[in-house]
Amino acid sequence: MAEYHYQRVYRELKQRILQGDYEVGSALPSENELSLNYGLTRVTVRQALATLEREGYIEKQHGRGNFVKAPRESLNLLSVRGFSEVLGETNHAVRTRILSPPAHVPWPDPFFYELPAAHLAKPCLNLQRLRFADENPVMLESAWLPDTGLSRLRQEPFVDGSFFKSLRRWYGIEITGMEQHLRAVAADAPTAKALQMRKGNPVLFITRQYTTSQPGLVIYGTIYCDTTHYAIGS
Amino acid sequence: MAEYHYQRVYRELKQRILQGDYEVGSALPSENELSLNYGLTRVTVRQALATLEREGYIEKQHGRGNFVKAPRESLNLLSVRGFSEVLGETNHAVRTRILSPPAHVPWPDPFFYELPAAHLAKPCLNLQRLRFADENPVMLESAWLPDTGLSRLRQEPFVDGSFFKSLRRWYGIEITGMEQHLRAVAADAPTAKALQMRKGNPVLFITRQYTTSQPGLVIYGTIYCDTTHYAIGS
DNA sequence: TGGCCCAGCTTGTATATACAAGTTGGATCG
DNA sequence: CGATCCAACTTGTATATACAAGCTGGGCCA
Repeated sequence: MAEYHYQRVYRELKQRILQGDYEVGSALPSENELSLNYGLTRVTVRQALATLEREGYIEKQHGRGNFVKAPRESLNLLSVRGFSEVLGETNHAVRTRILSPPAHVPWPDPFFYELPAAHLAKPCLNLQRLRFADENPVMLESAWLPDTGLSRLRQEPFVDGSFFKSLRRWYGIEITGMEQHLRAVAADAPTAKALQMRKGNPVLFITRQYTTSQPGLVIYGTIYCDTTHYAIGS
Repeated sequence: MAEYHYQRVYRELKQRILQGDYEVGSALPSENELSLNYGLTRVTVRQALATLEREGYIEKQHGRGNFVKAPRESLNLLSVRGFSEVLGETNHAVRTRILSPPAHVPWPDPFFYELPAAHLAKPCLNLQRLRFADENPVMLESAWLPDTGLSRLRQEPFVDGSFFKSLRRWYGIEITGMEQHLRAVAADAPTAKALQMRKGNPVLFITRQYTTSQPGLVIYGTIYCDTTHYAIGS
């Protein structure tokens, strides 16, 4: 689990950007300077910078430099990263309430994705959580996954309160990919109640399918999102 | 405007994937084979593959290979790419109706983004289009931009019907970045009418801000999207 | 003054190479 | 037979280097 050079450069630059050591709009040290300072080649430094650009921390400008971008105000949850990771970098106070702790339930039928037969043969692990930003309920999140022997999920609280982090720490399972579909729908009664809104009000409905490093383990998720006060950015 | 090597590899691989020469789920030739075939180094080939991965055409698997992913069914419009580009790769029949051709209007007040004073000094160019998939209206798209001397936009039909392509062809203006915010809202009367739905029904509302290669030119856009029959993927 | 050009900076593309890390299937050994 | 190991493949990280392409500011010239 040793950190690669480019990951270290990425982490340190990102930290300094978030701390404000590099001001918004200003240029980072040039790639040549960075490679000299870190004792790495420019190619390696550029790998770190490419990641920072993908994640929206900097903007690369050919012939000019790499510039620090303004931080996002909205909740960026369209990336693969989880809820806690994303909001940890914003100024919003975050809280999670577990509505249904991980437990076995029958596989929902109909399901919003086509289920491989191999999944139906295993018990279905389900959980439901409500996410708050600044004490307002904003996201109602559910997950379903085939229980391939993940008993600790039902027995212990999550590592740092993070579902994905627990999977990684306890079972070495990494998220390798994600697909999602977005819809605007009218809130049904239970959703409206959880999000403290009126039934029928428009909510953003996201269905997701995560692929993992464990063959055969696919995680399905849905999110109902109240976008009245917090838009979703990307 | 010569094509770079990695762009050629990207274009050719993408074409063969879309044509079905490489089947879904199968592995591409290994990076070593590709570099031999193209007479390029592995580093260059990997640049093309990284782009294909970002755009969701392939999935890289360490130690195994690069695998063709299944094409998306939904409309993927969360990327920077324009409407026509995105839907051109799906199986949906696409049509565009221009509701308001490009013309000068007063800057809307209030505007959904904070407007720099420099923009208000220039006339505001506005256009509105309705997008159809399979003959169903699915997106109501508007754009606002400061007219920095872009008179051909008001005088000629777009190149290939594409707004962005016209900007590139006529003025050499490239899109360098995009930020967007998503909300679920209730359709107001004109929106509902255009999308042939009932007023108050939930629609996906996207606000966008494009940055361009021309300093001072920022393009603002909104999209109302009926997700009843076509989800938005990413 | 005003316009042009160019040196010197920046990032972008590309080569050639080496080794690390993950996967797989077959050979080997108990 | 079954488990283990390993060679040969895959992709990932990293070095060192070169030149192309884009940008900027200062100096030169008309």
